[in-house]
Amino acid sequence: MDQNSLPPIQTTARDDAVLKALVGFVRAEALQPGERLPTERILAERLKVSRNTVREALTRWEGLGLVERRQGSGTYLKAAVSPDMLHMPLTLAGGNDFTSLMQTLEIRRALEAEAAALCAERASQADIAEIERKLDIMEQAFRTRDGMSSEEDWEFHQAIYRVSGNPLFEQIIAAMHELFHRFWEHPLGVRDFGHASFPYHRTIYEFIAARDPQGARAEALKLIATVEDDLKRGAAKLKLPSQT
Amino acid sequence: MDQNSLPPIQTTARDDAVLKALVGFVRAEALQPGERLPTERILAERLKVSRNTVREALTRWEGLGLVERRQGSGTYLKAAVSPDMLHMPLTLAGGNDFTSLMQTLEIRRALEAEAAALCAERASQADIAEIERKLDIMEQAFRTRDGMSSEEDWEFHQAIYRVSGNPLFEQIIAAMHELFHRFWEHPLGVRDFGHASFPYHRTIYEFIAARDPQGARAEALKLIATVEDDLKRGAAKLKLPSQT
DNA sequence: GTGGTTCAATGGTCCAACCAATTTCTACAC
DNA sequence: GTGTAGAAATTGGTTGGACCATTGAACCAC
Repeated sequence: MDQNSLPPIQTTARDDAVLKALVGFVRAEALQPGERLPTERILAERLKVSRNTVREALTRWEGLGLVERRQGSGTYLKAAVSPDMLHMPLTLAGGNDFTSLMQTLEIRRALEAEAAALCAERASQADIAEIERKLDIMEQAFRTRDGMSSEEDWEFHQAIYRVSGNPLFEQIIAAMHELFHRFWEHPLGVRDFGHASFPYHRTIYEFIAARDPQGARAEALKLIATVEDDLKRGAAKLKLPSQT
Repeated sequence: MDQNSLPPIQTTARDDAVLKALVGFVRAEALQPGERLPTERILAERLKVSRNTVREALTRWEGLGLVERRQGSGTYLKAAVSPDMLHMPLTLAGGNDFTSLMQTLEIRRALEAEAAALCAERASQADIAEIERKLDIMEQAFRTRDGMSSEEDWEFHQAIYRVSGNPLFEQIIAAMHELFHRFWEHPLGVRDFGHASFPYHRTIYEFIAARDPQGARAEALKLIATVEDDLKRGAAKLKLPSQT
């Protein structure tokens, strides 16, 4: 017998019901990321549940990054929602040492290369134009400030992930990116970090524009290699412990 | 100016503080997964916060899968915790359709190839022997039951991830794996699923044993390609909707 | 304009009670 | 003694109401 044919009954699931109703509301109102949800008090009143229950539900969504709460202001949608979303919370036993940073780079190397290749395969003309726009902005910032800018650099990469057509790339790499920068900026603070990676942004773009997946993949690998080199040199200079 | 030099100050962070204290408690008491945490009322009293605040904190942990709450029984630890955990909530819009499964496979393709290559680089003789042992078990199961066995197959792959020296591979791929199988077994239930991937397990092993990263990478890609083919055929056969 | 002040709205926290599921204890039948 | 049904205690789930802290807009003095 298929045990799925007899699922356990749900006698109470108040906050789940709240979230379900909220999904319906967001879709009915066609709320976009950035827009504000109804206040907790209004939700509680409309759904006939206590405000605490509403808060527990919103806490769950906040934990999933679907929503952002700002005291005194309101609760804002952060991402698109759909009835059959699938949540996959992943907790990594972190560590702020050299080894951990290298490990995030190994993951990023694999994903970055694949995303660049898929992007080259699937990019439309409009996509290519958008990526070029982000590239120009990044290069402009580089020349103005004579150095890599995390912000514009990240925007460029995100554009590639989006064009790859697979949102998981952006989500996973964003987590790696956050972990990486949390420990890079402050403890190391190497001034010319990322400088060597600069030229590869344009070459990646060119292979994408040429619809050459293998070329784009190769350039992405070169880019990550320069970051790995920077990290190794920075670690050596600062005698970063190699183990926590 | 480096905008990171003026981070926003944190005036209140009650539930974060609760979770931090809880991490400390778990480590101090050396709690193992499966053991019970103090009751919400006791936590509220000891930490001098209201039970609501404790509940918000626990709700967050529950959403991350770190903890399980059972009404009338208690709150139980589900996974190891550490002070510097990184949380990566992945949200896949679209749930159980063909597109989502293909997206998990794209991620897995990138990571599987990289892990196999790193494994071939770094494997010691003992590691190789361990992988071969897992391979033998898997092949034995295959012959006995005349078909792929998820269990033994997964063990083989996990051995490779571990030898790669980067625990992130196992954690991320495990999340993909779980998602994939949750929807594979039941709605599709193709009997000979994975059959085509069988021979590549041994070839991957052989390249690893030969310390040939590029060869191992290539074989891993072939293996994933067979799974993608299976998925496409299964989806076509069952007319699985390609979009929600 | 510029910089304060006030004030309403909103999320954050607290309390005290009660509900619902679970576990434990207890009394009773045998 | 043993087993079982029922009562009691424990624990997470929910409620309603209150107050605090932050935000943002409107307003005011200069």
